[in-house]
Amino acid sequence: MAPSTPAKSKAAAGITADKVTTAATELTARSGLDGWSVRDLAAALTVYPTVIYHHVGDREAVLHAVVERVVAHMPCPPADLPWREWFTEFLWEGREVLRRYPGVARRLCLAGPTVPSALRIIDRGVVVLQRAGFGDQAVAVYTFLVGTAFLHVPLEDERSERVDERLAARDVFLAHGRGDDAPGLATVAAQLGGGGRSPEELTRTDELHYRSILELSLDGAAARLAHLRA
Amino acid sequence: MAPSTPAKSKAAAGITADKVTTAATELTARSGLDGWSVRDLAAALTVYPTVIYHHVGDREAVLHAVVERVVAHMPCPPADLPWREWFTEFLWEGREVLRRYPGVARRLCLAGPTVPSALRIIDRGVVVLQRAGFGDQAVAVYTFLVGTAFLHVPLEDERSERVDERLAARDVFLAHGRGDDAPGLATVAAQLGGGGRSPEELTRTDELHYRSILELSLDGAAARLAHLRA
DNA sequence: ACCTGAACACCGTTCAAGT
DNA sequence: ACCTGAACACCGTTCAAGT
Repeated sequence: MAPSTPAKSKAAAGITADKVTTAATELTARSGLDGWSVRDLAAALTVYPTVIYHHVGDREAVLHAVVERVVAHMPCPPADLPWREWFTEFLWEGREVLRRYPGVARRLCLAGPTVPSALRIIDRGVVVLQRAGFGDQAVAVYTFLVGTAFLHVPLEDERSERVDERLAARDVFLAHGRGDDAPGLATVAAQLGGGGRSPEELTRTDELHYRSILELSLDGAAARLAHLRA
Repeated sequence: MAPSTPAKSKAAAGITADKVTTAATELTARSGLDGWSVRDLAAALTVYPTVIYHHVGDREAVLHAVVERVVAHMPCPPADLPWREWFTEFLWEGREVLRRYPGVARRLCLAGPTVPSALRIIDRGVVVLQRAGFGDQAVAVYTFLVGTAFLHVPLEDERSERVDERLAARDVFLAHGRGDDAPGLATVAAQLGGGGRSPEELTRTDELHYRSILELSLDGAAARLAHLRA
C-alpha cells in the first residue's frame, strides 16, 4: 500500500477544518508538535495530504490551529484573586495543560498574542496586575512572569525525550564531586546527588524546579511592586 | 550540476572535524542553526555529505559541535565581582554572542552542562553565588537566572524572522485601544503605541525588554538572598 | 467545491565500492 | 583511512485532472 494513499475501508467523508485540527491535536498529544508530518495527519484522517491544504492550509496553518485549540483549554483564574495567587494558579495549571501537548508551549511563547484564545488571559492578567498597583509596569511584569514560566515548559518537553543525555550530564557533575579544582561543580553534584534516576523521580525533580522558578520570578515582581510603592 | 556533487574546481582537500565545525558555525551565523542542511554544509566544504558523517557524525553531532564552539566564545567575568554585577555582565554579553548565532541559545538551554565549555562558566557562577551567601540555593538560583535570560534569546531569534507577524499582533492590541470591554488589552496597546515599526526600533524594544527581564529576575534572586539572611 | 494522483524539489542517512 | 556515488525512505508543497 502506497504511504500517501488513504485506506478506502475507513474513509472519513466530509472533512472539515475542525476535524483536521482535532486530529492534529490528538497526534500532538501523542507524539508532540514535531512528531507528525502532514502526511501522517492525512493518513490519520484517511485522506490525501492535499485535502489538508484545501481545508486548513499549509503545515504552519495547522500548527497555529493546534496552538489555538490548546490555549482554549487553558484555565483563566477568577479576576478577584490577589495578583500573586492569580499567577500562581494560572502558571501552575497552565503548565499541566501545556505539558500534555509537547512543543505547544514554545510556539505559544513565540506566537504570543497572535492566538485569539490568549487574549482573554492577557487581558485579565494585566488587569489583575494593575489593580495590585503595578501601574504602567503591568505589561512588562506580565510578560516576564508568563514568559519565564512557560519558556521552561518546552525545556522539560524536550529533556524528557532525552533522559539518557540528561543522566550523562548528571554524571559529568558527579565526576567533579570532590574536586577542589571546581568547587561550584562539586556543589551542583552534591545538589544532584539526592535525586534518583527513575523517570518518576526526574518528573518530581522537574516539578520542584518549576515551583522554584515560579517563586523566584514572583519574588522579582513583588520586589518591583515594593519599589513602586516606596 | 547535481546538487550534492561538490564543485571539483575548489576542492578543500584534507577535511577535518575542526574544518567541518568551522564551516557549520559560519553557516549558522549566516542563516541560523536550522537554516542549513547537511547537504548545504557539504557543499560549502565542496565535499560529499558522507564526508561529514565520517569526520563528525550525524547532524545532531554537528549541531553539538557548533554549540560547543559558540559557548567557547562566551565571556566569563572575573570571579571577584559582586554576584549581581557578575550576572549582569555575563548575561548581557552572553546575549550578544548568542544573538549572532540564531538557534544556539535554545539548544544551549536544552543541552546545558553537556557542553564542556559551559562547565567553567557554571562553576564560576555557582561559586560567585555561594560567596554571596546563597548557600545551597546557589544552584537553583543559577539555573533560574541563566535559564530565564537565555531562554528569551531564542524568542528574539525567531521573532526577528517574523517581523510582519509581530506587527500584526501589535495591531490586534491596538484594535482594543479604547475598548472598555478589555481594559488590560487597552493598556498593552498604550504601552505599544510609543514604539516605532522599523526593524531598528524593534531591536531597541527587544533590548529594553531583555534588560527589564534581567532586572526582574535579579530582583527575585535578591529577595531570596534577603530572606536567607533573615 | 472537494478529492485524486502524480510529481517536484528537497531532506537525513546508509552502504557498497573505489583509492 | 578517506572519499565516491548511488540509493533508500522520507519530507512539504504544487498542480492538473477528475467528480
